[in-house]
Amino acid sequence: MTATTQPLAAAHGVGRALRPTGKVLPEHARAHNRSLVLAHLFHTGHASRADIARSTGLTRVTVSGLVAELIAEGLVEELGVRVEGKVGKPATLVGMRTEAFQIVAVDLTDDAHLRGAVMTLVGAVVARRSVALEGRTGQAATDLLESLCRDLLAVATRPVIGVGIASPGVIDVDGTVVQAPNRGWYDLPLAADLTESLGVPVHVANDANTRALGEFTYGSAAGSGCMVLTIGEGVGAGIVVDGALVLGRHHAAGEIGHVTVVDGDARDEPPLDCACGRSGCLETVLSVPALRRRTAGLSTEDSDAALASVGRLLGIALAPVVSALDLAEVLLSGPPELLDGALRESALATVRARTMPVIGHGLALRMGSLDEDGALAGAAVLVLSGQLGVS
Amino acid sequence: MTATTQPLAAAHGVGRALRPTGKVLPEHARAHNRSLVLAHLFHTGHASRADIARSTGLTRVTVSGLVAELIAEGLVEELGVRVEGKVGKPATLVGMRTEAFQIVAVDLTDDAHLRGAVMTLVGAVVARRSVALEGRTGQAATDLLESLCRDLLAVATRPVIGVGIASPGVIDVDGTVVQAPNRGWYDLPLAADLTESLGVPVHVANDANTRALGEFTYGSAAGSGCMVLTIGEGVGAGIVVDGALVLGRHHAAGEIGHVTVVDGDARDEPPLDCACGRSGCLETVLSVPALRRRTAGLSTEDSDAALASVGRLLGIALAPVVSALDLAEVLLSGPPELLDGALRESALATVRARTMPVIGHGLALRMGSLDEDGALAGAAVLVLSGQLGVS
DNA sequence: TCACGTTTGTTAGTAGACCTTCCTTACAAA
DNA sequence: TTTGTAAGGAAGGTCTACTAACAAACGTGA
Repeated sequence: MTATTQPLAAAHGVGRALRPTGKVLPEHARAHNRSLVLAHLFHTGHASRADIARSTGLTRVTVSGLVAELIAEGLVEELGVRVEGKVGKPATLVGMRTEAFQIVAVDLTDDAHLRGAVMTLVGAVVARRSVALEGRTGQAATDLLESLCRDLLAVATRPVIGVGIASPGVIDVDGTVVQAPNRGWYDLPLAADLTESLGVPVHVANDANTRALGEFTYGSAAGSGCMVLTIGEGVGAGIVVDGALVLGRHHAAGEIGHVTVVDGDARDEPPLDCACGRSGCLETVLSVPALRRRTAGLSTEDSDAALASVGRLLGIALAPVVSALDLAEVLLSGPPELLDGALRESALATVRARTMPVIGHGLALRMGSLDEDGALAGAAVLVLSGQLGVS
Repeated sequence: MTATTQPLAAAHGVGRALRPTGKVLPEHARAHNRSLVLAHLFHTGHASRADIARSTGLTRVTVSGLVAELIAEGLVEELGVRVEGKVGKPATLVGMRTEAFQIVAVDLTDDAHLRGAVMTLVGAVVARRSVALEGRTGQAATDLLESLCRDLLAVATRPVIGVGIASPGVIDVDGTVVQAPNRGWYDLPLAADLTESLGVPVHVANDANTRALGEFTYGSAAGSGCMVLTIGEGVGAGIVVDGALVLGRHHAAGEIGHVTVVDGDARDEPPLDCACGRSGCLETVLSVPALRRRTAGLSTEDSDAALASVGRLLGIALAPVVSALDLAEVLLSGPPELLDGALRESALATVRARTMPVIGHGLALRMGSLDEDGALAGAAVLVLSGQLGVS
């Protein structure tokens, strides 16, 4: 038993805030509760004011007030009386007017084309437009993107509540593109610039993160912890942990494509050079071009063996991440003929073999439930979340 | 250019909430702002009401009200007039009464002893107590813990605002021990039970997570993303991402000790059997006993080589995690004579070699700045955070 | 058939929280 | 002594959500 009086830090001025916090005003509380009501209607489809009151914990009076405000803005409408015969006064249902507004979403994942769509608030595609990039970068690429957005805004048949853009590269929370080498964008405040020029709120986020958002909101991703691995020209990931997207120190979280997975001293295969200047990166074996090269001309059996060996490498890289974050799911997004077979099974078996049973046993590793529109859907979620607080 | 009308989900009832949200009342806003004021005083040491108003964004009137409330509760006191001569009425400084209250912290990391301390609000140890566990588990261990807490509460010279406990095992957000095999605890509502029997608020969290909190608040950990790797009998980790502790699906995040790092086909060393029933786990090479066995009787040179080879294995396991989360720092907590040398340098070099330059280059991998009291300090932070909203 | 209980949604009044505006106090500089 | 600046507090207003009470609408059971 000893007693010391040495403090762990000076008597004053210790530490720093765990989470950047700001003041909260009553009006912020109201905005939060308003989003709560709207989100409930978004997720359940329709409900009575009393239903909403019960599930949010607010009183019927407060909910009535919020619903009235939402109806006045045109976001919500009364749907008539509930038909189910129960005792008491029948409820008048209200629902979100998901067809009354539209969202413009753009996916910049592809190096050759800008793909965009007009969507309803529930993610249904109303119209599509795409333009060839034809090698444009920098300002020329920005101009082309802006004109695509204008086209889409013109095609929309309802008021557009915002534009969502999924872009490759490192993008901060304000929608500034810190760097996107393939587009020649560096420190470009894309969201702010387009919001200014288009006159509509614009939200921009990384394409892998966006895809994770899309899977999460419209797909089947688990909220308690999941990772969406996007496999295309490159390999990227978006990670949702404890219900929130992981951003990282440089907003570069999920950049898992350039982790070394093939060592120089490996017996079975030599490391391949990577575009990043190093060699043996995950991208050199798992990207779609790499997988196609690897399986080209092989018999089904040999092809499966090749895919399984890539799956094993993926599993080795995933195991520490899955363990450290206690993830519930890993979703793969990309060509199913390459991914959804020997590769996926081998990766899952590898992760299970290399992690604690409690972690690996319940883990799901499967294909994402959205197709190539995943990034578009996620871009729409950016707008829903940013403009309406719904997600 | 095509147009489809197929929705990504049914017109109603899509998705689920991104983050579990609840209603926010004006009184919650006040509690938040109160914590904001207190946290400012905790971090800066002392300030005038006007200073606080400027840095929080609240008005002087509101801050005065909150400060008056805090003074009435005895948490804050006036410190006299600021001496620096500037124009205008001199400011009366206020500060948190960090010596007026105490915290009881207990560290259950050790398998043989329960270690506890009475601490001030800034983490200075006022008194220590420890008791030998002597093999007790289950209810006997709980009883011993409770009596240690009572001893510490009796030793405290000031009112105790709460008890913080750092325990090994899987622990949920309510302080229920889901499982802690070494203590024989399963589904034990430890925080609730002790709060009831001691009559003081009790907070319980995993010891690795707690240590991360301690490093974060009193130490030098980076808030934007860091991982504190605790190396003792076993290997565990606490991870702070985007300013919040990662919990994971089963509240088992950070359980990185049982990731396989030694393969069966490795040329240089065979995988060792692990207590978890598998083999080749990180813990079989990185735990303190394993490191001591490995370096016992070796010359300095050979010992460094052995430690470097373990560091390389650690680096291989860390690289995917660092990349996926874009971590700024990895801190090691454990015996410096084993960790802070060839092992650390080799691990850092390995991580840098196996990740993108933008990720690995700025990464710091160093020893935690707190010693063996790290878990105690973190337990104190649990109380500060839970009772006062300060962290 | 009809009183009764149940449920819904609204109106009225209350309490809390913050803001803006204005005032007093206190000091330094001219 | 005058002037300008800054701190702190008091008064009044706005916003938010709550409780209490009530009317409307419906099923149920005597």
